[in-house]
Amino acid sequence: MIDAGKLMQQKARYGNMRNTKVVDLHSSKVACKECSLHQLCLPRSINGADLEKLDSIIERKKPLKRNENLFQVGGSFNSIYVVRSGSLKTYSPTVDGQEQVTGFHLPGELLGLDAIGKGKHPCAAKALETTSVCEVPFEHLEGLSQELPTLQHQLLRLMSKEIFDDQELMLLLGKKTAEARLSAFLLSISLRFKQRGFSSVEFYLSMSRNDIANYLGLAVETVSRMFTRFQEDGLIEAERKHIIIKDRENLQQIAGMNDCCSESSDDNSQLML
Amino acid sequence: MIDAGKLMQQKARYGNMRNTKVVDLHSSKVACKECSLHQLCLPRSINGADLEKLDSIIERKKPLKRNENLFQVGGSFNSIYVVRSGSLKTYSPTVDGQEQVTGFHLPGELLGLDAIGKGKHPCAAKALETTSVCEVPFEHLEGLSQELPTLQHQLLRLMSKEIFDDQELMLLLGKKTAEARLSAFLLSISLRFKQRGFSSVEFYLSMSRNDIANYLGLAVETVSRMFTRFQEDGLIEAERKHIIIKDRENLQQIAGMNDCCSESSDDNSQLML
DNA sequence: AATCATAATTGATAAATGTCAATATTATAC
DNA sequence: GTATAATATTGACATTTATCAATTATGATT
Repeated sequence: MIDAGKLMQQKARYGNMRNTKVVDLHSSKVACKECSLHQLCLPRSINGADLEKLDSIIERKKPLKRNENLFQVGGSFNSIYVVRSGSLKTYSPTVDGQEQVTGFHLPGELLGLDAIGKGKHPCAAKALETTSVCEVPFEHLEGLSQELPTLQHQLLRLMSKEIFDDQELMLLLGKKTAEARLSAFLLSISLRFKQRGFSSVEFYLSMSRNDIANYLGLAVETVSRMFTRFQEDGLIEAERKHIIIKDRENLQQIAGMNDCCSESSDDNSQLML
Repeated sequence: MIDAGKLMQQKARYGNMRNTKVVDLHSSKVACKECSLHQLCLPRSINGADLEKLDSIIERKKPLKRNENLFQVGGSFNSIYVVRSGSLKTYSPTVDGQEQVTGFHLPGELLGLDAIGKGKHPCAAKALETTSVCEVPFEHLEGLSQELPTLQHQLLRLMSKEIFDDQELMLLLGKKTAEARLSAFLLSISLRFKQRGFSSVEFYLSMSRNDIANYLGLAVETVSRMFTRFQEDGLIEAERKHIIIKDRENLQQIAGMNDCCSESSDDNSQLML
């Protein structure tokens, strides 16, 4: 409809509604304490000196282009990554040559935690758009955690949260209908945008319908039909990747969620570094 | 068929085949270093003195009876638990009053890692049979990890493994047919028994068909039919909970697994404490 | 701007699995 | 041991979602 697609996307991604926050995440030299993800990202209790230590071990890589891989399946595990801007998907190959999308990662979220156990990445990570990340060498992080109890605690918390989230997704995949899955997905994205200071009502999805379907364990056609139905029912407006949540309450009803994706959700400082 | 059901169960559980190992896990006073799970459980690199420290923070609780809860949903998180003998299921309530089984836990496996993040248990744990566990107060464990880098590392590895395993299950739930799910489930149990020194060919399932179905995101009837079909096809013999794997290769084929549940699987020291 | 490739939508049909109902088996309690 | 409840199996049928095929829309390249 509106033609200035790219502009709109940028605006949406960086907040074109209330809660707007001006950020410059693409600059790759920002120190932790100046990073706009700071407040989400750092345990409050880490003080100035410790913060600098943390800062010193982090490497900022040059931005990835769309479809570039951050790491490949089987690649040796050396670092954890934090998304600074943009977004990525993680996916693993399946026996029959397909791929299984295992997650989407927005600014402030971590990648690589599943690789610690075996020392190799069980999944690959690919940028869905221009994306920049912080690289945190794991050995250094472990060493620093040894010195800083708060950091160790935060690290354990984050991994625990990941386990918890995965279990929610298992529930979704195991027990929910197609419409409940898509509804829960949209609400989850909405909440995560909100937590980053962007609009939870209107946003752009960076992933394709295919990726969404794959992630939710559905056929693309089913996802497409559900998008159509949700619009007919006045739950959302969707024009391609541009989504507006019109009736959050009903979406929650359909998703059959306890409350985990409600706007007024809990503490959620799910990020670090 | 054979009437001495309980005896058989005991024999199977504690190993009635080659690989037999004599264990006495029900005794609740065994020190870590004398525990038969020791080799599976401890990082090799923890030495005698450290081992005693570890030992000193562990509490051994009196055994749970079948259907007793180890913890409840929403209960405050204080400890991680390690199964010493028996088995448990973890499950969470869903909105519609159902329950969702999120995992089964055999000797040497951990419970409670998903609660660290929020400080409350997101799921409940119930004994499937007479079961004893070690309780590891989390604060102490964190403190000790601060002193012992190896322990911290092991802890992170374990949590990472849990994340990895959950992702495998997500794949199962999202992309696999009913027969692939059941097949993968049986192979997983088989492998875990093997890792504990029990037979991977013949074993008793401690969970009901209902629990299995719930866990795999299927209807009980479907699971039952699959059991029947697997027997018709000569893949397994199943008399109620007594299972014999007859044709592992075909099961693996059906499960469509890369190799993660093959008998000759990797390092896997997935346990601790 | 035109062309090509990719992604998304829509419809028709088929397959897989869930639901309901009946029966059989096993476990539990008295 | 017998009665009762819980669990498991089997069959008939309904529903959901996948698959296949065709069409439309979008984005990228020249």
